[in-house]
Amino acid sequence: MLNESTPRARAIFFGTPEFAVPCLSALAEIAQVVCVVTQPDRPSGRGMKLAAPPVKLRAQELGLAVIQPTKVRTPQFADELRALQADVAVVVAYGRILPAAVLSAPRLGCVNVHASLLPKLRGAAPIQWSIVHGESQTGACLMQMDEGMDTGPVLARASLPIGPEETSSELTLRLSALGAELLRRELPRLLRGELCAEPQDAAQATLAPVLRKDHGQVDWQGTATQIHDLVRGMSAWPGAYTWLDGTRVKLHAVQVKNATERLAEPGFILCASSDGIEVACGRGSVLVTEVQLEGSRRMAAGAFVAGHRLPSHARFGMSQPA
RNA sequence: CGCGGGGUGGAGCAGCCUGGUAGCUCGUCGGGCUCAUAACCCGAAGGUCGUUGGUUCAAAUCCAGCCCCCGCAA
Repeated sequence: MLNESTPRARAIFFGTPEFAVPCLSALAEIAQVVCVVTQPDRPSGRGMKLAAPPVKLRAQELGLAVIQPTKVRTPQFADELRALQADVAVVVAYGRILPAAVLSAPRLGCVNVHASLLPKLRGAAPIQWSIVHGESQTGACLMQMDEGMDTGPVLARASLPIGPEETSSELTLRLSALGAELLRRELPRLLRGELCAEPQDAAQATLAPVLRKDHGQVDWQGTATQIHDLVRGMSAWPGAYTWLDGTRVKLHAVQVKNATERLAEPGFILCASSDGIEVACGRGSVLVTEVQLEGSRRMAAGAFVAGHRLPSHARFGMSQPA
């Protein structure tokens, strides 16, 4: 498997979440990973216990050196990376913008695996936004990094259809695998100098900004399809939510029930049965099939209906009551 | 010690504050109805009230510990 005629390339890996783990595994097969850079352990979860990033755990399994700098814009950090005499660095969902001094530290610079078909959906959350925007296709790119946010020239790409009912959680898994596959196939070619970088057409660029909690709030004025896309796209974090009688309700799964007709004031509950809760949208209606109340576990909407009698005037709210 | 909610027939909930007969909706099973379709009516089966201990004549209910689930926050 190893090519004896060429020594193994020396590589640095930057990455943090679960999404990046398959790429780390792939890189470890291709090259000698001389250092893994990941975000510091942070308090997280209930109880605020310190948790290690998934990439760190995988790196430790592989017996790789791990560093977790708190700042990447320091001369010391760039010096440290240069001292590693790496051929290339692979960056996958690291979570920080890297300065020029870091990008130029490896001989061939830094390459990034990005989960969109660039120049579309530059930014931190391309997978989620691809679904929220109702796209039917997405993919992964291997890109030569520059100082901009996902603006570097593209070295290789692979595409993937998005299923009509697919959620971000599901698509993330598939793109994570696709990205690793792309890296495994194309990085050796890059190291041999066989890839040429194709500049992005900036005029075609769109943005996929980092998600905030309130991106998950359902706007019932939207069409049934838009709401369905939002619920799929915001899964599993931050989750789509709405308000009912002063409490927050997460919507884990909805179906488009009616795509076109204006049935009632947006947010009104048209029908609540063991099948779920049908809600009027700006255009059409959705059938909510899985919900979760504050402090409660997620449950089928039919179960929710059995235990919470909804008054006939019940409606989902557009915003938190005062 | 970040803040908070919860564990009650198969599912979802009420009851707990103010201790004393196990309640509601759904489901299941049997029967009726076909007028009301987010259909309806009658009947039945099914519960060590998470767990251990304490208080009490009496604990789902009050007190303490433990286990488990979840929301917020990050």
